[in-house]
Amino acid sequence: MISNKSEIFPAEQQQAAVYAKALSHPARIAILRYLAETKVCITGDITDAIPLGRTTVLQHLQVLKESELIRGDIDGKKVCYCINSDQYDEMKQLFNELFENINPINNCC
Amino acid sequence: MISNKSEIFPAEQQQAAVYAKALSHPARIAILRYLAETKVCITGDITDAIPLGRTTVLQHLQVLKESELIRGDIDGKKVCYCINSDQYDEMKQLFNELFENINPINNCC
DNA sequence: ATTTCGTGTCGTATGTTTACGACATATAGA
DNA sequence: TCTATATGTCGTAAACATACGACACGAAAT
Repeated sequence: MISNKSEIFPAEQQQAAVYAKALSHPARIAILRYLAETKVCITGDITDAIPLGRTTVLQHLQVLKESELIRGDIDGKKVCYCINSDQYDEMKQLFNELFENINPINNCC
Repeated sequence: MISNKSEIFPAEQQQAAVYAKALSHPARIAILRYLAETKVCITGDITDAIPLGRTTVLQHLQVLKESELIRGDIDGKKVCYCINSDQYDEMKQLFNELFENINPINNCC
């Protein structure tokens, strides 16, 4: 299967899925909110704000980094995580487009 | 860990994560788009519209059903899948709130 | 120079997701 | 009734996610 039909999925859907995946864990949403709230770009003691172990938080940060929704700039001993607003805006726009394109009519059967 | 800190995550974040997870695979986005486009509530030969095996598509439909974004009503031999617009609107609103709450300032370090 | 603190990496256990084939059931039509 | 079609369930393999402890590294402070 998987390749004898219409190939794979449109890039726009793939990208939307990537962003959705980034948001698909409460910890990651919490991290984004935390980064948005703490105006000062705060180090990895995000851990203290999130009810999870340090390694796990780091892992979630990694996932967010992969989706490019956040950046982590080294600053001496500490690391400065923050939301990548360009990418973040792109995500918002993508979702808005998606939501516009998917307009259900409640005529189910 | 996981319970000696601030307990778990707020319900609103949990629910956002549930919806995000539902959207976190291109096939599921494709299914939603397909259901929105084919105004008539069409049976499970959604399979023909999606480049995946029947069982896999069914599985994705199950996931979407669990998030309550879609419904599947039996109609004789066929089954009528369609978007649950109430839930869908709720999701849109939740995401909008989330996006409003997360307002990044580009002052990274 | 040594210690400490903040980071990150590795390994690992457990669970979930994704993908699919094979089997089961049930409705509608020949 | 028998058959075809549409659906759903089961089992399973491979990959990925989640959670965390233990270790390593490097900058800063002592």
